[in-house]
Amino acid sequence: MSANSRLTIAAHALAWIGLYQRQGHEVATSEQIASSVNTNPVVIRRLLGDLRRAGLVESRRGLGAGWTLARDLESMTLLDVYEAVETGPLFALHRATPDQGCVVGHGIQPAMRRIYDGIEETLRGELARVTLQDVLQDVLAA
Amino acid sequence: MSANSRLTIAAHALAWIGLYQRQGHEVATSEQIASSVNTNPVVIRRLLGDLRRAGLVESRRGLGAGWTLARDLESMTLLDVYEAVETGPLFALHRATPDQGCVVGHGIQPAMRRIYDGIEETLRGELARVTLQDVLQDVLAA
DNA sequence: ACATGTCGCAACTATATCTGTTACGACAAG
DNA sequence: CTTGTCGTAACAGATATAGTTGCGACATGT
Repeated sequence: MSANSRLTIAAHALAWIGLYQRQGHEVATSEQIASSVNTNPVVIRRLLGDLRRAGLVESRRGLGAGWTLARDLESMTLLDVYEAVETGPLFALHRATPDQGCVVGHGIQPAMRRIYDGIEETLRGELARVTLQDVLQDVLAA
Repeated sequence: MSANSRLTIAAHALAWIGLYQRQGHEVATSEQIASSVNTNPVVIRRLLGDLRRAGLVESRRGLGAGWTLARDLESMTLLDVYEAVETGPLFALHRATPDQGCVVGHGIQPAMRRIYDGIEETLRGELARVTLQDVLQDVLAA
């Protein structure tokens, strides 16, 4: 399938900031995080911008600027991150509207939507069970 | 996020063939299915080709050719269809390898892989609970 | 034999999304 | 006023999906 790495990168960035702050540093720069992720700082800034809008991180500007966590890693779940960085449903319906004159074409979209909604709810439950603190612990255990 | 409609279209096609056969017809053509889905017959043939490789449908060639179900709709689940038409994991890891010299960069991939594997297992369980017969019933109820 | 209708498949184009890159203004601290 | 970093726009590149055309393969019926 198609898979994007936004959730992965966001979790990486949050874990990195969290660890960096525990080591006594005040702010983390997108440059530093990008170096660990192995990508361009702008990619990180865009992603952290989504997380800021969701209230997970804060940013400072000016000299000595950078990023800080807005909450403890314990209080953030992968669901919070997922909702901040992912848009739209997991499974898409038809790109073009099916033939409404056909029984199947007419009923298939509401039927699949119902099924998908249920599945996504389960997915959310799973994501909500994992905190970013769990992620960091798992990272450090290796 | 990115979402593809392959699972939706495949379910649509299977439900259509199933209903058509219950109405006494022997084979369904990609042309007929494409008309209900509102797409090109080649798109349907490609998708049904995946389902054939998975043993869910059969195709006949020559005059009076077309598609038939290889099993009852009751015995097919969305998981069967999902595995037939989707490739790769739901969530991707980093596109470029993270900095292995960084503690987080080194440990993040196995950690996320473990988490994602667990979540995908749950997803599979959900998909396995829905049969194509359930889908068709839901379609006809509307 | 041959005409017919459909699949099988290759090749190409189109579209959408995500990722990477460059550039530059905004901003706050010193 | 110099400095370092964010904020954001604009564009290029990569990948996946979807749509289209064309044609050979194939089996059926005549």
